[in-house]
Amino acid sequence: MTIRLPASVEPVDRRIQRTRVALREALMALMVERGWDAIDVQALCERANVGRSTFYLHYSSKEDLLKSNFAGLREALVAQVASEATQPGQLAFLPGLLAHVHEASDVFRALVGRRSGHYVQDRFRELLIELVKQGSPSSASRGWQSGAQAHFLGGALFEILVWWLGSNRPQKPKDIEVLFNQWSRSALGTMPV
Amino acid sequence: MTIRLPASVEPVDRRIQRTRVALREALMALMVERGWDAIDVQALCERANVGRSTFYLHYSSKEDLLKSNFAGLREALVAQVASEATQPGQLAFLPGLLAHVHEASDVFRALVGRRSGHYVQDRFRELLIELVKQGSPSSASRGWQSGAQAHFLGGALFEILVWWLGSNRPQKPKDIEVLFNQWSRSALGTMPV
DNA sequence: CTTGTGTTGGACTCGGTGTTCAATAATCGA
DNA sequence: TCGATTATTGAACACCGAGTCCAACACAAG
Repeated sequence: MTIRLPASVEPVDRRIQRTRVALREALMALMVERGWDAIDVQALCERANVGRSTFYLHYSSKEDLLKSNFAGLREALVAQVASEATQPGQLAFLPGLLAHVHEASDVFRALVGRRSGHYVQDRFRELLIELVKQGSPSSASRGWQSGAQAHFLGGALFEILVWWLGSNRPQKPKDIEVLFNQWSRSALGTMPV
Repeated sequence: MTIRLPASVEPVDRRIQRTRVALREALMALMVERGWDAIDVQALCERANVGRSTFYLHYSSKEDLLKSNFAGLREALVAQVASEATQPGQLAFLPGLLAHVHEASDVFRALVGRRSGHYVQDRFRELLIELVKQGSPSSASRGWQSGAQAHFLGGALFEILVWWLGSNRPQKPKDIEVLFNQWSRSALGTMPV
């Protein structure tokens, strides 16, 4: 269940490593500063101090760069979530997720914040919906309603997170958790069929 | 209840009118066919049979074209919503909104569907959150929680709508309405302070 | 050191943007 | 109907960023 890294064949040329790390860090920095949309390959390379042709030797686009660097994160989140003990009336992964987001709020603000691009946002929203779908207790039985339910809760959760990250008010993760659990009670509880 | 057009100062050159409707219709058609992102000014003009220089005489970008054409729609929706009688435990504008979306599902699919661009989606999501904020009965009193509440419900509603539009299953507006009202009960009801 | 491989910058094509302008065509008002 | 006004047009242009290519170079590893 450990994360699949590019297999054990790890001995990569140090220059490659340096280039990739530099590009990843440049990406993070620029996302925080400008937001996803305003980043172009030019700026990425300047910031990373890497030749533009070098960039294209490693990635085919900035989307590719992002995907490569966060493919692992997704699986890590899913795994962490799957390992949580499932509670009756609430989403089990919520505390872990909120803590994670809270710790790395800079990163998440850059990833899914208001100024971020739809590409990243969509992937994150899909992730949340997927998590809800497999984390929700009552999702197994009913038909199309379970899909709608996952979207309802996933959409609500996503929007709450974005709002939280965008708000400068210092709500604690626990505040958000309590609120979300309250509000999602009727969407999670046993439903009148 | 009629839509507010640019006031009584209407005497516009017919050529202008023809150009603008041609561009609007081209925009709609292309959004349905390709989705927002894949549209460029070139294609817009070809489809509308309008010179490219003419386009820039009217709009500064495709975003501008969209904004101009849907500024009215927004206000129409808000007005329609405001006029609805406010019910106790549910969002008053929901039936009207759902009916509207259902009728013009082609348009809405193009506007906010999965293949649409974040620019359009964001504006629509903002609109929903705004509607919830001013349509929610219990939003006046509490502090930051009312903001969070609007985002919770707006996000949920947006995601449900997108899911609905993307699903080929023929749920009736009433189905969605019932479901949403059920699920949003605990987020709308009087809250334990 | 020598060899292999990664990096570099510059030049290049391609495509889309937004502007300008003079010629042309349509509209409006009388 | 006719003349003045105003919109449209297409071509030409500069600009910018994407993505490719290549020969010179630099560095890592054995």
